Amino acid sequence: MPNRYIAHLDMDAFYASVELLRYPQLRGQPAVVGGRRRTQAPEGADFPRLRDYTGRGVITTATYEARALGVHSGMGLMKAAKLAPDAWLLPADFDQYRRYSRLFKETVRAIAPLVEDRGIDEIYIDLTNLVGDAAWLRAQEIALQLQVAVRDATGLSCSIGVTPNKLLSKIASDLQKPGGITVLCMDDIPARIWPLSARKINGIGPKASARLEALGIHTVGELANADPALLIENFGKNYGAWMHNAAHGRDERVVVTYSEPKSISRETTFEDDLHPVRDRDRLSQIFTDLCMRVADDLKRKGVVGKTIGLKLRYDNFKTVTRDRTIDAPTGDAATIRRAAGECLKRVPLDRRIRLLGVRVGALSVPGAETARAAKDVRPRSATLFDDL
DNA sequence: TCTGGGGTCCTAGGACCC
DNA sequence: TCTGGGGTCCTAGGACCC
Repeated sequence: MPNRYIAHLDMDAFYASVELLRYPQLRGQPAVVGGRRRTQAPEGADFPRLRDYTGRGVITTATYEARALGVHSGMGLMKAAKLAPDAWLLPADFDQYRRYSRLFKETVRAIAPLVEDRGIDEIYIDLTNLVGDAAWLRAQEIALQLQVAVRDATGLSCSIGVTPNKLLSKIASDLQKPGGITVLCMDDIPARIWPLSARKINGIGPKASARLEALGIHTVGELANADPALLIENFGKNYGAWMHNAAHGRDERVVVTYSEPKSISRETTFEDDLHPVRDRDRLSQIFTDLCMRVADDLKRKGVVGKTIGLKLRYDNFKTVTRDRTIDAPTGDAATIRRAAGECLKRVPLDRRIRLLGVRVGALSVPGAETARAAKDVRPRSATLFDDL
């Protein structure tokens, strides 16, 4: 593969930063976005603080001031309240985050069109054509140009990594947060990447890193020097070999500028666990509601789906799923509800329930489906196996 | 006071087909 | 009594990511 210049752009504390545009008076103070409902501010105060919150929910984003107190995204709110009781608690406004997400992505595309979406607050960008033969100094200039353009368009800051591939750029963008630009080439790997925890590799999560620790492997460098046979023995052929390559900074994945959705789902965690018998009516209402919301989402995206899935989480956090593939793809709430209802009958209901979810997968575009089905008739009659 | 919500991808077994 | 080799689809669970 020829030399490439791939950028990873990551918005800094995205949700919290969008909120600070609205409430600039909170700038410089610990604040978090999260919670399941609007929390009442105490008498005389403009905003609730973390200590005012009771109930379920996690931190979605914390400002850097809150992070300094040990609060991270994903942390339960009640636990965060112990660490930072005075931090401001702001409710999430996803519509607003989506607006800013579109804005920063449009801004980047106007400068560098080869953009891969990686969720609401990050993207990969292939800069190879823009850099040409001008090499790393030019890559650095383009990254700065992108950063300035995003700030001018949105008022928000971002961090950028530029390296020969997505894997390294993802790591690099995190090295000088917030507001940093980190440019690395393959020769920089031993000095800049190998000292990092293996957990920094995108794709090595809590389970895999714990198992690596048990093997005495803590850093990326130790992973790079590990015997590939040992990794394959412990993690399987594919994952083990991938890990070893990743530790050496090898990654040939291309920047993908377009992809179709594979599934659409809605789920909800109850404020209090519900009893399958005593709370039957409420559960049924919530269940129907989820199906209607999924149907709305399908309609809005112009797709239908054939595999209907149910997700249920018990009070002990154990999660089960069931799915059912129906004869014809659907976008209809009642049809989804019926299929999901059949799934529900196959699940044990002997404990309180914490979460209920509905998913529709095997998606297709209604018109394209029949057109393809018609085309499929011909080749089948001409296969090699017809006379078996 | 444990642990949100929306996704993707992988694995593995069984059914079924040619 | 023994006996293939694909391929695809379906289902359940789990790891991981943002």
